[in-house]
Amino acid sequence: MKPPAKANPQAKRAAKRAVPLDAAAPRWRRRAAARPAEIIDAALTVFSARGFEAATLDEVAREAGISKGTLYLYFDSKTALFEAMALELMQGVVMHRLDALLEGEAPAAALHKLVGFMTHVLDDPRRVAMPKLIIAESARFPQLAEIWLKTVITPLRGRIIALIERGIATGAFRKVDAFETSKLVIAPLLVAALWRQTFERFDDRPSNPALMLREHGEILLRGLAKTATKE
Amino acid sequence: MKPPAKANPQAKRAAKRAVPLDAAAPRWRRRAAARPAEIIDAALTVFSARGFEAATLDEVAREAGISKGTLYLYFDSKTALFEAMALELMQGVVMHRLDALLEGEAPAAALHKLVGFMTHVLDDPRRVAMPKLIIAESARFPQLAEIWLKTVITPLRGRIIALIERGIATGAFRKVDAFETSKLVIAPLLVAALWRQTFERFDDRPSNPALMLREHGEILLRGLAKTATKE
Amino acid sequence: MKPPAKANPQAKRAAKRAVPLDAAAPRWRRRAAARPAEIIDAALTVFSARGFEAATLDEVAREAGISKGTLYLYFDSKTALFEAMALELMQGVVMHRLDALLEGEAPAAALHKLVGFMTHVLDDPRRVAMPKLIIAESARFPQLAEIWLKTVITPLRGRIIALIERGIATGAFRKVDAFETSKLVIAPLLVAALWRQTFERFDDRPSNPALMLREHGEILLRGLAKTATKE
Amino acid sequence: MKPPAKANPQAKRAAKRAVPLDAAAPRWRRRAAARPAEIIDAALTVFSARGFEAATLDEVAREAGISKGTLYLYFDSKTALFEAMALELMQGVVMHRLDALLEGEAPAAALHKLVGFMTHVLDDPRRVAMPKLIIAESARFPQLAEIWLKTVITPLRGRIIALIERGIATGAFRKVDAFETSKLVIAPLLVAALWRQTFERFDDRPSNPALMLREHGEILLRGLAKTATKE
DNA sequence: TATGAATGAGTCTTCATTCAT
DNA sequence: CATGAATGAAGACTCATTCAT
Repeated sequence: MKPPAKANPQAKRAAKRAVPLDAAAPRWRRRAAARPAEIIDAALTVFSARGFEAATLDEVAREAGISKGTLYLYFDSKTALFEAMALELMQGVVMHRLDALLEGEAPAAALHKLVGFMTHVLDDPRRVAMPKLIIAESARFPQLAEIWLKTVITPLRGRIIALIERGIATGAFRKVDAFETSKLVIAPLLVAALWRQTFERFDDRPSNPALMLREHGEILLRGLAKTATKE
Repeated sequence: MKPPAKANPQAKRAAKRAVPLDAAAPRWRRRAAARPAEIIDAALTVFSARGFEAATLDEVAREAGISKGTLYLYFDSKTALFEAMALELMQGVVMHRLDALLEGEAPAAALHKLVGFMTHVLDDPRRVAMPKLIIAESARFPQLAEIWLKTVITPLRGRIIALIERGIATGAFRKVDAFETSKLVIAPLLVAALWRQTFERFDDRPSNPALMLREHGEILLRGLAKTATKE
Repeated sequence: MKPPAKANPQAKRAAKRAVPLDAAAPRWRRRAAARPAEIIDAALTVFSARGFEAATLDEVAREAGISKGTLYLYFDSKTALFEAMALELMQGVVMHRLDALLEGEAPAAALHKLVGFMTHVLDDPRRVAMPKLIIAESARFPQLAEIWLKTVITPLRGRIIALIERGIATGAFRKVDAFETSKLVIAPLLVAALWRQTFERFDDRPSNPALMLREHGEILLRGLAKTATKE
Repeated sequence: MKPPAKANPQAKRAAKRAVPLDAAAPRWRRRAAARPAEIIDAALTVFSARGFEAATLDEVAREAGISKGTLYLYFDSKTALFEAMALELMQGVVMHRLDALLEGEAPAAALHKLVGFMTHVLDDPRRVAMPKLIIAESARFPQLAEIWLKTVITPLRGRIIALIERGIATGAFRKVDAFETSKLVIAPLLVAALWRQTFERFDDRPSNPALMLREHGEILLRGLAKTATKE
């Protein structure tokens, strides 16, 4: 995937005005200028609603409150804008907090906390939008699926696998295929995110993802528990 | 959603099966009878691979081995073709077989059989393609999501809810929210279908949906069992 | 203008069946087979209603109750059909009857009869359709305008000019430019034909072409009369 | 019929007229202000020559010296362009001048002046083009016929009817049907306009519309006069 | 002779991208 | 930096014409 293109052309300008003091300015505050972020917001809105092909840059520009030509000052092409937007969205997903959360917990308790953590994820509309976007555009942007897999799914799954294997090792969990089971842990989260974007409005009963995830945690814990081994 | 204009369905099929006596009779009249199905096959291939917008009718025609104009003899528009294709795909999903399968089974056994049934669904490439198509095109074709919900998801979910409630009533299952839990039963099936189409090829470990579903069934049964599932 | 193309392919057939007796059959009954005439009727209907470009052969075929392919058994192309139809329509316009009508009449009486004759022309829907068709398609079929001018307008105008000049010579009419005046004689007929096809339906008062032409004749006669010469 | 989307009318016109001082100022901003009018001019040329259906936007664009896409910046569709063009052409027809001309004249003199006025109309090539366009496209654009009838024909006819009735009332004219006669007054004008566009070039004698209309006026006046028009 | 399925050239229309101002 | 007019390549759709049956 190409880098976000010339996404910060204002950088040079800033440098011109910059007094030495700025040298120490926080590095992480890249693209401080509001424009690119505004455009990316608009892009998320439009691309999510229409899909990549059906979205028009006219609409993105209108949504961002700028002219179509201005888009090209910040992004090389429609494709570059989409990629920048998608990458931007994936940035936020950090494992650190999760690691801190699970640190030192017993497997069962950790699993429980993990499922609780998922509920929060569903509250962030930008993060909820990702799965649908990635799935819908996987034909044209396979890199997105790949990057998301590598940066989001695999690390998360890694933690879950480790957790399950630790549980098996400590005798808390019965013997299961940790790899496949890890996907079962995540599946309801994915489905909840997709459901909300696609089917929710047509369903006669409103869904209650928090309750669903609570049931999920409960079933998981009981389903994995060693004691339950029959036969 | 208008049905496709299937021109003279299969008027000449009989001639095709006819005994040698017919040898002197006119051979078969073009491919007219088979055409709509061939086109829908091609459409599924192309729409699945590219999405509705990015797919071109040129490509569909090439895939079907016909000219662009011929498409319009059978379908009124690109949209009509897509809809016809999607509806065609949903036709096959029948609940009868499932009902027969679950008939008279105890809740736990029925749940087990149901999960086993899911494994078969994943073997039908046309059925596997549906979720992704519906999710990807839900912005442009919300009817698809609605129809799929009403004709596939809701009936299936209904069976599961009934099954869970029966289990609770008979004391086999502990008290859970049957509605939310029913979604948990289905979630891994959906995720497996989407996974195969989107992420599978990038994953370093091949997935094993059959094994996953087996674990799913096991966890579900144990997770729902009333006591700590001893017997 | 190309000849009506192979507009009578059935002719040969007929010849085959024909007994010598037929040799004496009326010559003028060309294209006795019904098909071409039916097609031309349909063509007139559709071309008149839609114009040459907007008319589709599908519609002509449907109107004629035959298949599109059959059209090509009788006419080489859409263009050929249109031309054949237009020529066919012009055939009917014969001056003989008019000449017989005016024979031996005094100029004033002849002019009066001529205007009365125009009223009849307006009763033939096929003849009324011609001016509009010719005018509308004059860009694509300038030959039509030319042929119509030569076979219909010029002869008619010639009679009128002769009539006027005779009137002037005999002292019945005052001295006018016979050529330009001849057009004034015809103008109301043309306008009446066009009016009926184009504006009639939007007008709040129904038009009364017969009355109009009667007034026309009266004004003409009085307007041309010698006695009226003032100064 | 939506009006054309005339983009920023003539914002920069002022700059164009500016004195040399402006020489260093930005030259003029494209042709934006003039564009719609240029396009309509080109459209008139092409639509008149070919008719609506046969005209291609490629040709209109070429005629206007712009690209095909640019057309769509100013007009929503081929249809919209045609309608805008036709409406534009009808704008110019004002009755005011005619009313001023006829004001206070005796019926006979007014009629004479009116016929003289018609001669001027024939000098405006854009106005001459209208009848043919309207007649040729009346099938696809019946509104044009309706609008033309209401905004051009009916008002004009109204004046003529009033004039004739006044003449009858004052004893200058004999008793005629004013409604039908009014059409006789206009007919030669219409025919002259149509003639020039359709038949003129094939006629062996050039037509002389001015002379024709003069004869028309003379015949009309004499034909309507009460007595045998002696004075 | 008659059919109608098939074709593909031709048109309208959209929209990402460029560039003069 | 910002604009928005202009472009032209690409795609959906139509329809005259052909041809196997």
